[in-house]
Amino acid sequence: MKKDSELLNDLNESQREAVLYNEGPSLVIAGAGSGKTRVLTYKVAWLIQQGLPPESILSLTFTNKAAREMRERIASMVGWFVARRIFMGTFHSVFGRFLRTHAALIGFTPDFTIYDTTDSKSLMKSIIKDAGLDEKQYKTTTVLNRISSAKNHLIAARVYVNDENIMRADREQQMPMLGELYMRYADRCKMSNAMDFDDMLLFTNILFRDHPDVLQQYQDFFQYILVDEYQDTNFAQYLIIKKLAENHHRLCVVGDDAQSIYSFRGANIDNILGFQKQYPECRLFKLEQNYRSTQTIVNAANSLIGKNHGQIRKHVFSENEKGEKIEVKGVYSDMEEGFSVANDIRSLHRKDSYEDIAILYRTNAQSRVIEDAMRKSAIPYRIYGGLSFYQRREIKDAICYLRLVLNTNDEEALKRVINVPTRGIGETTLRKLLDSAHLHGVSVWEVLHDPISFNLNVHSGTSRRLAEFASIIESHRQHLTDRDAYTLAKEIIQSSGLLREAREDESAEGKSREENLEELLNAIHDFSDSRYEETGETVLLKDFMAEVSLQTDQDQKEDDAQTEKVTLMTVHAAKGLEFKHVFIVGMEEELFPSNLSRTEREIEEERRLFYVALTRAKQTCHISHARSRFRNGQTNLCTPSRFLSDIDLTYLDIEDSNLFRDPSGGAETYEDEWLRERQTFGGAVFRREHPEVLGSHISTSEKKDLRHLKKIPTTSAPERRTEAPNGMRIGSVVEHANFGKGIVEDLTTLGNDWRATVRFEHVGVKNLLLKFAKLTILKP
DNA sequence: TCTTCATAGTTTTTT
DNA sequence: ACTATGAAGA
Repeated sequence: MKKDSELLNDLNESQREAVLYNEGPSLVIAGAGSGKTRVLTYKVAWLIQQGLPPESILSLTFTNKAAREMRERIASMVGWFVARRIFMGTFHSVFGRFLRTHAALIGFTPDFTIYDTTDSKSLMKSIIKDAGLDEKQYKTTTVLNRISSAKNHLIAARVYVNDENIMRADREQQMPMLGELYMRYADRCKMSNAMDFDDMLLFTNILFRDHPDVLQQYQDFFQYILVDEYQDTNFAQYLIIKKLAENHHRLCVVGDDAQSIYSFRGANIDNILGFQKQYPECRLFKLEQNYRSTQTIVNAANSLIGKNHGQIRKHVFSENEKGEKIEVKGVYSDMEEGFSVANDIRSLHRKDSYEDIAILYRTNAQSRVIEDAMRKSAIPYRIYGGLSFYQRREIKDAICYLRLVLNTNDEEALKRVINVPTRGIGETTLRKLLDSAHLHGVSVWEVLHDPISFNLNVHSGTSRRLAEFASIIESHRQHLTDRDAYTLAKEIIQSSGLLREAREDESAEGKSREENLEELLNAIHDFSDSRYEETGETVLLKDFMAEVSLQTDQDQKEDDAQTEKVTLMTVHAAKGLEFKHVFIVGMEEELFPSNLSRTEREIEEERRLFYVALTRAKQTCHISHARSRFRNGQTNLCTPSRFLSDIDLTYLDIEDSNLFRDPSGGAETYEDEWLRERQTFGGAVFRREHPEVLGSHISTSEKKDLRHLKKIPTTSAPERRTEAPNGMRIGSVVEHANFGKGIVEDLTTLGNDWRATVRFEHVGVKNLLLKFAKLTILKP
């Protein structure tokens, strides 16, 4: 264990002050890259050194990953044995544990299911249908968002329908039935012994409100509370913290109002802005020195965020080297953007590892083009977000089997797997089951389990199949406590027929499904192993299931770490991370800021999001925007993002679009890419309809050099030639640095550019632009 | 009554 | 590209 003095020597003045003040509430405003995690970890280590028992420290983070990393860092200071005891995790994982402990007090059993967004959607959809409402008028996502927002404000269903103002507002929104839907949703969740993410926070509050003894138990237990990313907390979370810290006020919240990017999820920036009012005796610490990025990046980010209003005043600065300007590049299309990034990554890779590089985008949908370019350029990458492992169909199916065995009332799980793999229980039968259950006010399982009592009207064959299904599930239930998680899960998945079905499917897809199922079992095995080491007790299925629903893609274990990879993720997912080199792609209006963000408040949040993106970069930052982008099934014209003009021009290096640059020194299908772009973008029909495509309306903007894009070159057909200016002819033998030797099969010109088609000995035919490809003529 | 095949409509960000 | 519905076959 480090000595006190050593511990403090690693900190700068303001960091040290923040670490040392623990007598009352404190607010630490931590600019990007200012060593926020350092303060948090040192503070915890310090508290422990001062004699506070580790388990009396509650440390709340935003992601599981953040919690894990923090625990590791603390462990390196105070040792694993001690670090393990700290209460550290996300709101959902920590309070999920409490909720299971006290489940009976709030009308659940300890094995309640956590519904993910897919489950919630599916449930709400069926509720809307059952209610006979128009699905156009009541869109599931809209309804769920509204309910989510209510829950975040601790408005339970019964309160909701009794609130005159809310009901009037709903009527004005043409959705008078919202309250009714909320009621039904809550009832169905309860009947299923299930909660969604928002419920977990809501019920924690209900638990604390209705059971002061329980609250007091935790108030006494936790002597110090730390909250990371405080700017992203919502009202429900705010209140939980407030209650827990009520008696002693030993509370430290850390955050950066400039990085508040989750208001769509109910995060309320006022929590952090109002903290000082809430605790007048609070001490404020500002961490303003950025240790992460170059001066250029910090200053550029400052100039950007300065365009927002209502922030806590602070001056983030860097004493690192000045660094390179931020490169802003306009490219022709989303595809070219991918190749342009790939190209730049190649040159960075001469010096730096792929691990030092990240590509950030606003929406997950943008990843595909980028992935494409990476694959074609043979750049290894790792992608976060999008479909996570646990969202894949076969995995979700398998998990639902496990869920059902653990909690037979789980209606969504039952609906999902009752006919997967197909066992002759179709829609009609399911309909009858559901109707009967809802009519009698019982769970679907009860009807399924005892169809005769509920007069379920099905054929004898169907009846037999239902009984068969029920008995499969039932047979595993007796082993919930006497088999370990892995063994039981394996048995369940085997008996489900999912594995058999995947094996019988000879296609590549079937193969991968089989592998994924194996992978799931491996994950359960790994989990059991490490959990067993910690506790020394048999790890049960419920232990695994309690964690798995709170696992997100961010938390996935590092894959084969031996190959270095470029990281691809959304800006949201990148929060808290840093990379030597950052590429921000798709910096266009309608995309970043999103077309869905219209109000000033929303735009400011998008601006903060861009701020987060910029400040991920340690050394260099590369921004690109495309002229045309394929989105929602069509090609759109795009203009550069307004945020680009928010950055002080002195920090930017604006490059013109460099069309038709050979993207990778000869990517395999460059010709195809090129041709496709011609068709969708440069085609005559398109140009006739949109003469302004050539850029006239764009160049009128104030920042000409920023907004101006190179004219789209003429689309004259390639002309065939026999000899290039450098002496290359058809039939010449050439050599390429990457592809080796080859024979020139064709030579063409395109405007001023020369292009050669070369058949290489080993890698086949490539189309190369002579301007860029490094070809040596071996034999003319 | 169930399954399979074809066609149409979709996409912000996430614990 | 990916799901969600609908129609026809079994």
